[in-house]
Amino acid sequence: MYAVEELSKVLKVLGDPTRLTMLKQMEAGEQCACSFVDCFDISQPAISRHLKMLRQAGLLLERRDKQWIHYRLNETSPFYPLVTELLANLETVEPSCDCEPDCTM
Amino acid sequence: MYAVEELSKVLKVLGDPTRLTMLKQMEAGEQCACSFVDCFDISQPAISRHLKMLRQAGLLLERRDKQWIHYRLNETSPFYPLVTELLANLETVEPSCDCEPDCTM
DNA sequence: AGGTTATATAACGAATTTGTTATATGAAAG
DNA sequence: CTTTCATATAACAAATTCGTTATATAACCT
Repeated sequence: MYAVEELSKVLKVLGDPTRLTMLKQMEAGEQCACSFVDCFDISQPAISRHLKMLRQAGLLLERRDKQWIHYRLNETSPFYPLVTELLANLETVEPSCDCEPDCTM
Repeated sequence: MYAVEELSKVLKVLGDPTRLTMLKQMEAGEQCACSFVDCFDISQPAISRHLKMLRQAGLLLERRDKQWIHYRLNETSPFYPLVTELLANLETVEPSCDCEPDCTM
């Protein structure tokens, strides 16, 4: 059972098309931050802030590998079941620009 | 399957503690707008605007009975299954002020 | 008609969001 | 050690949100 304040905070974070698309891409597995920068038509700092919001909501975990940071869904979040169900009911997003499933570097 | 733009819009509307609490109260059945005014510590116009946002997102239906307007969850909304599941996982809110389950008038 | 009650809209301000550009940090590579 | 690449933070502007008070509308009651 979720408390109103907590659930509404998470839903607010989820209620943005960019962040929702990011999560959808992480549904398939880990994503390098740089791949998001390639995928979206917004600046790198904007991507960075979206990721920060998802992290602060406890929805993401990060793994540093050399200079790259890989993000993945936090399966231990109390909201993980909610997130996965939402993503399962979310259409796959067609990326407008060329973007790799993960940075190959 | 939901499209990203549509789902994110609905989640954004859901991502507010007042609106989430309103929906939770409507889980039990129809609610008169005036009962929300009694339940929350915000002004009547603020309540009215929250209801409008929920209505515009297609989540509510209204029924006019004399001077009162009763709101209920829109079971025909494509997002109804999502809403009901969220509400089922949402703790019942303890109303701070005296508020009836529905206006008895 | 005139008053009361329920709800909606308008106008406004403070706070938040979301983007931008510029700059900082951290690790890798020459 | 300087440059380069990946990411984060700071500072700022435009748009949106969410509250307020004042006013409008709609229905009901004498």
